[in-house]
Amino acid sequence: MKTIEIDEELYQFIAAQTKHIGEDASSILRRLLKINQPVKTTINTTSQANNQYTLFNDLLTSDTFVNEKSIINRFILLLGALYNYNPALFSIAATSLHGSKRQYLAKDKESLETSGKNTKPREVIGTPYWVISNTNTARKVYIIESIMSDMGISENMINRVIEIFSSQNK
Amino acid sequence: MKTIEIDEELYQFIAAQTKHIGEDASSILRRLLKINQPVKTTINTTSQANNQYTLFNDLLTSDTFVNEKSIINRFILLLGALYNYNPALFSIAATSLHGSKRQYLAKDKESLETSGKNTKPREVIGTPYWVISNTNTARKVYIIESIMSDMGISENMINRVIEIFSSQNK
DNA sequence: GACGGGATCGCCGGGATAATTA
DNA sequence: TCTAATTATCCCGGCGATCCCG
Repeated sequence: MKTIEIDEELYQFIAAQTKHIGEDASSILRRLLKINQPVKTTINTTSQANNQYTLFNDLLTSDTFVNEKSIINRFILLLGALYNYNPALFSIAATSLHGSKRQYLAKDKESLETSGKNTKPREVIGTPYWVISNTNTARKVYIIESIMSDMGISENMINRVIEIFSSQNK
Repeated sequence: MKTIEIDEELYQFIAAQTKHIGEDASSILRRLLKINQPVKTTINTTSQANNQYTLFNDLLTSDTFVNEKSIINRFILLLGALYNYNPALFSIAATSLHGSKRQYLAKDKESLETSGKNTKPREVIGTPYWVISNTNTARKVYIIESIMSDMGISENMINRVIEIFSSQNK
């Protein structure tokens, strides 16, 4: 369990959403944030695709992402979103991704540092992962592309993301 | 401030939505829960533009502003006007604005102080915000410019403001 | 932490490109 | 040897905050 601090008004707001006596904060928040709704096998592929679309569309059009002009920050933001979209799939994609010597993603800074000479690992915020950052833009795009593809994300979404990065050359 | 306990995964999810270094949990949650979201106005673009013009024109030609010869005071005056013009838009623009280490605007002095070594925060009067003041004029102009641009203020008005600051070199 | 403002200069991060390896 | 793939050096510009000046 983690502890977070919130202001009084927000606390009251959350408390007011209690569905049953003794419901804990995590449960209320999960319901309000609509996360971790058990995705049952009954869900058809269309709704899953819609969900995927909405999730990434939200990020790509968010103030955070749009206002962020640096390539690395967008890169890290996107990796964070990919992880949170599906940690298990992300994990599989991440571990199998590497260059000829360097490991691109790992759960600890050190293993990235020792896999190359000057990898400059960066923390992927909101995630247990670290990424290499000493690469050119082309490779950053390649990393995103590989992960998305390995996670089974639609071609359309992948192309859209690539487009955004490519069009960012100042 | 109230303290609540949430599980690890949920914590990571919330942390992943951080817009900028040092953003507090309340701010993230308020955004996610869409509390205090501005109500969309039906004002058409023409009248909005007129209104915008009048508001800023009034400030820029006011005695307070014109007679104020120090750059910081004008800087703060302008930020105050921007906030009061549209607090919701200002807030979005402010939270996504930062340098490589320092946060430029925040609702509390402390988070500005801890984001750099000697930021010299100043209160933006008539506003819940604080700004960094330990910057050169160019950066102050950049801050104003970014905020105005992110708030969707017209190019003309932005240029006019920049002009005023630039012509103030002694 | 107490003088305040902000120009100047030096550091550091970003990432293109040269170097190296496959 | 030539080319493609990958690494990581190193330059440039952005940013921070020291320090000088009023």
